[in-house]
Amino acid sequence: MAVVGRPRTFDKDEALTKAMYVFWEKGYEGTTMADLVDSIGMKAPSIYAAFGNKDAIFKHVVSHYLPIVANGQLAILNNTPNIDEAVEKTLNECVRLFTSKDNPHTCLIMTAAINTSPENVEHVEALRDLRKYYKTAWQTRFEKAKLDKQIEAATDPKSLAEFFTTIVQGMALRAKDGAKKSDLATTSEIALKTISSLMIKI
Amino acid sequence: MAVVGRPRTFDKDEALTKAMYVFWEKGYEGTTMADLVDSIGMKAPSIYAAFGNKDAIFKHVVSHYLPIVANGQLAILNNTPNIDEAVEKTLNECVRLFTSKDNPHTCLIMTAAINTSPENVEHVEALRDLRKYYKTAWQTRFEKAKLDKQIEAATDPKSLAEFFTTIVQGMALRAKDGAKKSDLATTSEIALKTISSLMIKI
DNA sequence: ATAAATATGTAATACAGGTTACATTATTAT
DNA sequence: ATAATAATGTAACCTGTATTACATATTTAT
Repeated sequence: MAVVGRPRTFDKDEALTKAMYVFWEKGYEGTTMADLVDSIGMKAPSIYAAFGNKDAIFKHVVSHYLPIVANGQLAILNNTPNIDEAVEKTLNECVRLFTSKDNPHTCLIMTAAINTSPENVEHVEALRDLRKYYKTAWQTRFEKAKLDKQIEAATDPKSLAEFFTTIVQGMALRAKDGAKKSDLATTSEIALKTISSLMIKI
Repeated sequence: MAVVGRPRTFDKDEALTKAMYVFWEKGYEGTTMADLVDSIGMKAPSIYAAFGNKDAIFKHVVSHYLPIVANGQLAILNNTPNIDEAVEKTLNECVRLFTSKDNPHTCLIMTAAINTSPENVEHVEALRDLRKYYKTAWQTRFEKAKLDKQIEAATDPKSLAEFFTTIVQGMALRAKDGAKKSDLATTSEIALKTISSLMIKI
């Protein structure tokens, strides 16, 4: 694109990935520019030139994180025909992600901006909106399952969505506390019994 | 106690309560000394003289918060004979606390120190220890229920404790996001079906 | 070859936030 | 009354952290 001027010596996408892991682990305010400089391996002015200030970097990082959820959990949730299997596999994917050796043990959306000073409330709100969107995705899936007559007519898709997002948010916190994969898996199994009891038996 | 010297013009316990509400709402790092000065109504040197630095104030605040959980949720959990009723009432108490007009809508232990800069990791760890203690309280209660033959012999108290603390942690986050009391109550009800299905029928 | 454009690193700047020094005030003990 | 003790408020200090100024380096266009 930029055909004139000194070329960038780092890959923007790789830099964003590195920044993402830092914010993922430490949260927005827990991450300092010095942390980002260390992880990316470029000095602050270069990072600023490429992405903007810390706020802007975080927004880029969030966009960079979204496909992990969209192509992981939500893809599984939406592409698995049977609702019980869909929920089971989605929760399994959560557990896998939250305990993978390849990334920090939590969910960026759930924990990267819980409390901030007033000037950074913007990010708290942005993540809250994403959590709302995430919940809506679950709700939509349960609405489909109801249309497909896979769950009882009396069940409320919104309530089920809220229940399972509560589980996911709780697991994100527990993973951050160092919970073992097997323990989170057990919690998922117990949560799953709930939906199983609401399933229409074939 | 101090019989000599100029007497304090504010009540330590009241000041701690005011500080508690600030930390409860904004978290450790989201709270500034200026916030505490505003809420307590005393200048920083007086607050320092009474409690120590910000770290020490927070520790006092956490101690001040503990009875809310111990005399609320845990008292209900331990003093209600039937396990299903105990769990139901304990979750109800969580929902009540997390949506009470008299306090911030979340749990201080769950959300006040999720991510911090390295120098404040101490508080993250302290709250993590309290969460562990909280989980153990649930586990102990389920062990008792098992001895009382109120839940099936095959059930694992530790797994049940982890499931319900996941629910509580998830609800603490949702409350902070502004969830309605009725919605949290519905989530509690769904979670409760799980334990009901493990109950020994009389 | 020279100019224009963009990236890079060093070093400075600006500011917010925790903490403390110091003078003053209010109390008790003698 | 005076000294001793402790609390208070003002104002400063200090440090960490985000941001930027500026000189230098590297590329393309003419």
